[in-house]
This record gives sequence, C-alpha cells and structure tokens, in this order.
Amino acid sequence: MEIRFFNTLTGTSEVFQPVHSDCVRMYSCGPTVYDFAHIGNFRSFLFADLIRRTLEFFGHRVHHVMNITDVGHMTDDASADGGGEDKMQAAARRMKEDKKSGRVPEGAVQNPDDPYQIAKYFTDAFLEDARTLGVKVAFEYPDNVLQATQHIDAMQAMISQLIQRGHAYVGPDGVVYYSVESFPAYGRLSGNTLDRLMTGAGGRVSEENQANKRHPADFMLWKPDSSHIMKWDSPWGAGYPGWHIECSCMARKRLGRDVIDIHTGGEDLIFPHHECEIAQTCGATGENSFARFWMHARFLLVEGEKMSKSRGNFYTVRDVLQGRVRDEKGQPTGVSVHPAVLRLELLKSHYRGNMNFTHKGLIDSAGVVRRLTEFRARLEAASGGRCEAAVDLSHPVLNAFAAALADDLNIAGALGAILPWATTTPADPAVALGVLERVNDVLGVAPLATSGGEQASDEQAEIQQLCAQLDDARRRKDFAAADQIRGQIQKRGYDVKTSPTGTLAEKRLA
RNA sequence: GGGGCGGUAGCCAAGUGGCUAAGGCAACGGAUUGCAAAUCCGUCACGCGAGGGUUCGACUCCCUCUCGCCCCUCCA
Repeated sequence: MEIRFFNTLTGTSEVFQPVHSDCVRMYSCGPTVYDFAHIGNFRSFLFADLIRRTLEFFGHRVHHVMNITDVGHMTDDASADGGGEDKMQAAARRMKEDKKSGRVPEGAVQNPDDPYQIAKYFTDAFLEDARTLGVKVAFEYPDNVLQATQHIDAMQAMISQLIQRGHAYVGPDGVVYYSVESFPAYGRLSGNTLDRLMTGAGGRVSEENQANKRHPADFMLWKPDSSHIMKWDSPWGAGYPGWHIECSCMARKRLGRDVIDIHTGGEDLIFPHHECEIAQTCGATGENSFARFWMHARFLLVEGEKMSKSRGNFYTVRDVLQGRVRDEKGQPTGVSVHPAVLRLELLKSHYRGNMNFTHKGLIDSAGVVRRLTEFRARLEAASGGRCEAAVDLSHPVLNAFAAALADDLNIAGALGAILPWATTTPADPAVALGVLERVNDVLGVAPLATSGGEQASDEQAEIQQLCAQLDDARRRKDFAAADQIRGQIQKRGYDVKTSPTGTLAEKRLA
C-alpha cells in the first residue's frame, strides 16, 4: 500500500519512500527540560509516535531519535546572540518556589542551583510521562533519546566544519554565526526567504544589535560566555552552543546519515528552528537536503482558547491524569484520567489541523477506549484467547484502517473504519483478535501496553462491598437504599452496571 | 506588513467534480430495567465559512472576502 505524507518542504502530499530501504530514519524535536512538558508538547510527540507506529505497521523498520534540550538557552534571543535570562536559571528560581509550594516533592532536587539536577529531574519526568502515554521512543532512552549536553563535542566539530566550508564566521563580538547568505536555499522550508524577511519584518529584523552580524538573519552557533550557567571549553572560548545546532548534529550522528527520511516537530519550529537546521546540516554535509520529509503538527487549543497559565487552561500530562482538568463549569473534575484516554484524545484529530482539547472530548475518548477494551475482552472470551497472527490487508477492516493511515495519517478515517466493527460479533473471533492486535499496535490504547500504577486494592474491596450491598438491597426490593448505594459508588468515580449475575462497578476512565 | 495552515451538523471529525456527505459523542423514539447505567434497534447536515466564476453538474477546481491558528523574538 502506498503511503502518502504531507511534506512541509514542498507543501504537497507525496508518496513516502525511505532513502535506504533497510530502515526509515526519523528525528523528532523533543522537549526542553526546564519544566514539566504540557499536553501541547505531547500532541507533537504523540504525532511523531503515530508516524513511527504507522510505518512499522506497514512493515518498515524505523530508527526514531528524539532530542532533549537541556542546554540553558536564553529567554530573550531577539538579537540572536543571546540575551535575557538563562532558562536554566529561571527554572532554578521556579524550582525553589515550587519546593516551597509542594509542587515539586521534597528531596526531588537536592540543589536547584545545579542545572544538571534540574535537567535530570524534568528529563525523568518527561520520560515517565512519555512512557505512560506509550511514546515508543521513550522506552529507548538513552540510546535514542539524546541529551544535548552530552553531544557538545560533536556540535563543536560541526561548527568547525561550517567555518571551514565558509558557512560560518566569528563576529567582532567573538560569537560564531551562521551566514545565511552562504546558503541560497535558506527560506525554502518556511517561505521566509531573505528578501521576504527583509521586506516583511516591518523593520523588526533590522533593528539594533545586528552590528556584529553580516546579515540580520544570521544566527548563533556558539556563544563564548564565561558567566553562563552551563558552559564548555571551545576553540571560540568557553561558552555554549546555539539552539539549532544540537538537532543537526545529533540527528546526523545517531542516525548515521547525512540525509534522513523524516523530521518532525510542532508548527512553531518551522521557522526559524528547522530552517536553520537545514542550513547547518546541508552546509556541513554538502548535501542538498537534510530530511526528505518535514512534518509538523498544528497547535493545540484548550476549550477553544490558547493554552496559557493565566487563563487556567494550561495542563501538563500530570494535571490531566490526576484529574485537574476543568469541566464546563471551570471546576477541576477530580476524576483521574486513564493514560489511554489522554493518548487517544491527543491522537484522534488530524495533525495538520488545530486540535481542540476539551473536557467533553476527553469523556468521548474514554468511551472509545472502553468500547475497544470491551471488544477485545469479548473477542478473547469467544476465541478462548486464540489470536490469529496471520492477518493481512486482505481483511476488509484492516484494509480500511490501513488505507486511512496511509493517506497522510487520516486518524479519524482510521477510527471510522474500526469503531462500527467493534460493536459487531465477528464470525471468527481469533481472526478479529489478530486484526485488533494490529490496529492496536498503531493506536496503543486497547490496552495501553505501559499501564501506570493500578488503583489501590483497598478501594477495589470497598467498592465490591458496596456492590454486594446494592445487590442485597435490590433483592429486598429496598430501592431507595439501592439508589442511595448506587449514587455512592458513582460518586467515587465508578460506573455501575447491574446484571442478572450481580452488580459490577467499573472505574471511569475519565 | 510578509510567510504558512485551516473553517463540514449541538460537539469531535472523515470524504468526493455527478450513486443516499464516513464514523464517534450528544440528543430524540423504542426494546430492556424497580428506576437507571450498559447493551440492542431506529431517527438525526436538501447542506459542507460568505459571495462570485468555471462546468451539463462543485461541498470538492479558480477568484475575492471573512473568521481562526502558527511563524516572522524563545516556544510542540
């Protein structure tokens, strides 16, 4: 089956073919570790995970690499040579406040003034969140999840190479800059070509502080700065690398090729980050492309609005899972959300459109997860657990599912193919189970392989006892008591199902 | 001002130059139930942001407008 992806580089949907047939090499821009990652970040990471799983579904071997930005970049890079507050220092400041407020557990970070400890804390938190949500690459740390601070040497080597090849220079201020004029293809990805940047910026680009650069759009590769909180020796003085170089460098190094297949990120990274990555990599390798496909996920809105801390609609993964999502009345629901539900919610709309994260959507996703899970249980019961492994695209449901995914990751179409099927009673449950297995290799929600901690069994026992009381009341036809008990169970976040064989209570998924 | 993406029912969300515009949620009617929940059956867009144009025929192609989002400072 032919796979098509929309390529930001060409602005069209193209047939995907790996450069080397042995393996698809893809690189995803990962998180910075100055704070907990939020659900918008994860929309992008799950999008990358979906690409990977889809390619694997179609039989490709995939080498997926993601970076973690742990170099303390500056909050204000307006002049492109580093200004403002160091993000690691800002994180340290927040960390101290958070320790006081209890948001960060006592003892989690011994010394907030040590940037490596802060980075480690948030890196661990990120990996935990990513694994909870089934992001495959997170299970491949540290092999395929690379930290920038551990590849400084390689970055310096690439910077030297760029200077040698005439793509970079040391400015009068001692900063190493990339010369955008040395790379004619600059702007091809974003449409922000040099002439457009000049005319379109409304004077912003050509403002002050450009004196050290040959062209206003030149960007920093290395900044000597002995006062920086994280710094490394270099031929250009002790300092730190520019933001863009880590990706160029680590992708090339870890994937082992000068031209990779796919590069992903959020839409905000198209310019300048990815534009600069292309300039750097092509400048160093001499190739005329870096990644064959550039794929970007649109932004996520929350309840129709931009996610922002001041609006109170800013959610980390933890916020959602632990029931801090606000409902329509603006109140935290207090109902914990199953990771599979959040995974599906962040996956279920097309990556090239804005996604609107809502409480209602979460409930909706919970219904889908429950339905698929129950479908699996029914199939397992019917087949005696036998799962036919030899299913292929000749199966109509799997074929429709695959065809949708192959069409630029049409996830809604793919769900549309399986959801009606999930209410049927397939003639051959073992085959159906095989199909569901393949489907779930991509979706990863029924079940989510990585489940987090299960509920305390104390609670389970209590609920079971309440169910028994409910059954007893119903047997006595004391319906007032029965309704009261049912309300009690529901209040604890359970759905109550009465049946001839006794009442069952199931934890709500969201 | 410049670059880019998107606007399909109450909500989420597919799709196509021409059979009845997927699917899910919600809603409504029915079966079931002590009542519910779950489940099952059924109903639910003469219309696809607005206005033009091309065409035998457009929601699907072109133009204009409008609204939303991203980038042009760090940001998934």
